[in-house]
Amino acid sequence: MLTNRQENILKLIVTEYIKLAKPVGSKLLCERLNCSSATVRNEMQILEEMGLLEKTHTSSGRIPSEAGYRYYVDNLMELKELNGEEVFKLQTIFRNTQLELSDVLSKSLELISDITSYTSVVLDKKSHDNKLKEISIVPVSENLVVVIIVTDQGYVEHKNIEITGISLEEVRKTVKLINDLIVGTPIDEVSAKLEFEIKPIIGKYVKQHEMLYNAFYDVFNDISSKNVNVVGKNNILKHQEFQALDKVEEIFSKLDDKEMMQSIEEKNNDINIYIGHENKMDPDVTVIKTNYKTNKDTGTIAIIGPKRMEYDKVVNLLDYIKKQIER
Amino acid sequence: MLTNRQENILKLIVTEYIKLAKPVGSKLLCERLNCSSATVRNEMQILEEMGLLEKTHTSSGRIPSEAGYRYYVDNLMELKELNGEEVFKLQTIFRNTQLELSDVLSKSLELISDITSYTSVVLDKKSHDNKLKEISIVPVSENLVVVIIVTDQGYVEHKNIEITGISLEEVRKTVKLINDLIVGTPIDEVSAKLEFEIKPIIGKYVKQHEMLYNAFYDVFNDISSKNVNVVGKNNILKHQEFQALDKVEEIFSKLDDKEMMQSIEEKNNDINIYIGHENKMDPDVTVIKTNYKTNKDTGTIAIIGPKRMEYDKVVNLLDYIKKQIER
DNA sequence: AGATAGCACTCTAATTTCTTGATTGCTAAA
DNA sequence: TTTAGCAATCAAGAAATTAGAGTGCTATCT
Repeated sequence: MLTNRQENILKLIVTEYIKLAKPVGSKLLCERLNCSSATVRNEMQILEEMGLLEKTHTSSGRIPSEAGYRYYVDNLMELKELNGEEVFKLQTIFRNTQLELSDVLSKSLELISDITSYTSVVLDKKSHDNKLKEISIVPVSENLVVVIIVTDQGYVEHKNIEITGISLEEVRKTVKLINDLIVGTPIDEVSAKLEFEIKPIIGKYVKQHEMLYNAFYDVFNDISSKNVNVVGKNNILKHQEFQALDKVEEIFSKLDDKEMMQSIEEKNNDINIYIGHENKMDPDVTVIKTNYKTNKDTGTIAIIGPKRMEYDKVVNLLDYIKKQIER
Repeated sequence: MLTNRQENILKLIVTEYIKLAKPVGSKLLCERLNCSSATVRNEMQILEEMGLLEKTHTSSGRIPSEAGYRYYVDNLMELKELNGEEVFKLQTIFRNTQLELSDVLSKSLELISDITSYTSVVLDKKSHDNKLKEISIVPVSENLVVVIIVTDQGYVEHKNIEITGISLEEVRKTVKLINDLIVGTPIDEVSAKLEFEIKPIIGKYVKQHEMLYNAFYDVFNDISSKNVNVVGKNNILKHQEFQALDKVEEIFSKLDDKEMMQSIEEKNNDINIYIGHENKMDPDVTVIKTNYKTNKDTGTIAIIGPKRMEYDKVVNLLDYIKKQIER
């Protein structure tokens, strides 16, 4: 258990280090607290033994360890009010009824990336509550048709299929079959239905049914897949912890890795903070994320920055955005 | 006019510098040519006076100036055969008939970015020869309809429009009107037709016609706009000329700037090389680009790298890709 | 007249040394 | 329990040193 003074010291070290990016020494601290530098040093030593602080070298000031950040975030952090100008800018995005949800999300996260100089990620999975509304085809030439599917929430996906060896009539039949049998099915379940209900039937009367089946399978697959949008990637370059080019490259390639990014999906509805090794992405970053859920959509929004991150601000912003989009 | 020996020296300096990234001195050169280092030095001095070579400091070896690269590219460069493995990998992409052109392009440029460690860009403008094939709507809920347009080349664009204050019937009428009046029109000309032929008519019998008109205008605008795809951005980090983080940031932000990237569009059918200040993007890069034209599509593919670029290889690859996609 | 050898000169880059100042840990006194 | 004081540590920067690569110039050679 930490004494009051120890908590004050830890809190000051975390906030000062976040602000100035330099190890915090006893001199600075004893100005803020009413005690001598020696006292502070003794306390710091105790905090270091507890694993909450670290030194960069024997005679340096202290920086927070991951456990130190964790203690700060869990017990000491105060959430301040959002800055009025920032709220205003965000409001103008949310008030714009012209925009689709995905645009609102990417625009607001762009803004947040600008404000904070961190990187943000939106991960949305459209299938959630979507049901197949309609599937239609448009023949555009001799052997090319466009297949278009629309969900009951207004999402659209399309694919061009080449129909060499298949008559347009056969395609139409298949589309009619799908429309008759599986319209109304949740997108997540369409693949299964397609395989077990449609495939056997079209197999009977369409010669090259494999090709046709695959095309439909693909387009349904596309719409139910997760969509990743990474915003403000270049902000990585702004932080002194990422000055080494190979570190930058490592993080960039992770940010570009769709699989990796999809794995940040968050089920939990709170604002969740994963500091350093607590996240799977990179031990040198902190990921703050939350799940959102609207009537149309569900997904995850995340902010990625150095461990030396403005936790209070980011938590606030994320919370604000989450609440705004959930209505 | 350069003597034979001068040309040999220039060529060696360019190729060696491209290979080793270090200023080339007289010692190395006199091993390759049969003459003493003093002779080489005299020649280098002449080449420097002509503006083809530069020094990084008074007693350094020489590096090519922009004019030096230009002379090399115009007069000295030899195009070697493509590496068999590379051709093979490219062929597997081109042979895959399942892929759409845009996928073929992005996949092959991904491969090229991997091979060369440069950054590639595809800029395609779908409208080129596309004509409006069909416009359709799918009502998905009380006051939301999805508008879908398809071109005769199989491109699809869609938009959700909210129809508060407009009846579904009115929307249908408008769609029918468009289908009757402007199907078959080249996409580039649709906007004009929409404004001068459709707008006046719907203005008469649809109350909130502005909203409707804008929605259609947007979706046509989207499909006729240029599409930019930047591949292998992280490769920028691999070159020693881009070690300074602020330089990296500058280039990254240019690569992210859609306007900037759209401006690299190339009309010319040759392989065009823009070295340093010759391109508008950044004085420290070279852009090699060409226009491509298929029966469906037209666009530009470009490779961006440091001025110290493997010109011969890139020109070859680009030429190969251009020829492949043009059939 | 063009090519070459030789030499003094220049400059980078790497290594070393020195200095400064911030900060610590420890001890003894308050 | 707190504080004052002091020796020890270390980073970071400045200055000095060295080694090596390369140049320009000049006198000589073919």
